[in-house]
Amino acid sequence: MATNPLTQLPGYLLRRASAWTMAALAKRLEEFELTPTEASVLVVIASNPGIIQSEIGRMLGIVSANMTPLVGRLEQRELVKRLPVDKRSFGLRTTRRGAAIADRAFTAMQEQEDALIESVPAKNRATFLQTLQDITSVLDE
Amino acid sequence: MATNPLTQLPGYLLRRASAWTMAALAKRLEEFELTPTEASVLVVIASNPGIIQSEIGRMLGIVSANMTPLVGRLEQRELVKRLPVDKRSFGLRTTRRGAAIADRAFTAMQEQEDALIESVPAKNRATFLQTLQDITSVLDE
DNA sequence: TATTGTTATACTCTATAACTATA
DNA sequence: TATAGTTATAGAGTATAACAATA
Repeated sequence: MATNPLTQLPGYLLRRASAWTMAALAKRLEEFELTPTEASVLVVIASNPGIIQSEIGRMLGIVSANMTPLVGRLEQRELVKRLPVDKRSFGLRTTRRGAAIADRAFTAMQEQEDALIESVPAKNRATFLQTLQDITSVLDE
Repeated sequence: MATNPLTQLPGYLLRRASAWTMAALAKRLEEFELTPTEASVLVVIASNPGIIQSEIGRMLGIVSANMTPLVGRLEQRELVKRLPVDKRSFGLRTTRRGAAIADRAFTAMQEQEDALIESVPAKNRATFLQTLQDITSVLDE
């Protein structure tokens, strides 16, 4: 019987768990014609009206070169509008439609989280979330 | 101050933690000219001599269409050889060089794991690993 | 000088469809 | 019929380099 020596490595398990979650989330978001990355940007804009592109990038770990076309698509679909804050940057806000979709997308994300956490014993869930927060909070050093 | 509403979602945190780990691992593996995926396949072959391509794919969650060029590269670099087991499949084995590199790559992976787990309080580490195993073990239903 | 945003480009990983050949 | 492997192709995410304009 073949064995997988990688199943003892948390980094590998992280990758598999993440890949599965993202694939499942992508399916849930098809309804809104949003990829997981697009949805995350939209949700951040919705809860931070006036935020500029570069700050979203820092928050979500997206380099600025990739923010441009991403925000461009959201703007073109009239989910987001850009209001100049000075001569080199724009504050981003959701449109009415964008806000409604951000809300529904966030709900879809939460439902996906529930599906993920289902296989974790209830007593370990809080610790698991805390551990993930511990790990991710030191990533941008 | 801008806030990130996604930091309460384990799936999002999983994605960030995974992305960071994979980027760091990719850097560590540059020395061997292996991507994380290539390294994982090589390590699985090293510890399962004679395993066939489709079984590796099932084990690691790689569809067969992507296994072909991946194994092809390993074979071309003479890290792996293919021995026919019947007329439609090959058993894969590492060469002497492949085995040595698999060993060093696996060590690099373990070192990366140590770096990842460093920010997790010692008392939570075993539970974290167990939780990840709980999650990943039910993915292929 | 540092920051914001942009264009161009490339690589890795992943996925599906369509196919041949074999079990 | 199901399985093993292949080819072709596409999309999503990420990364770097080079640049213009502004703070």
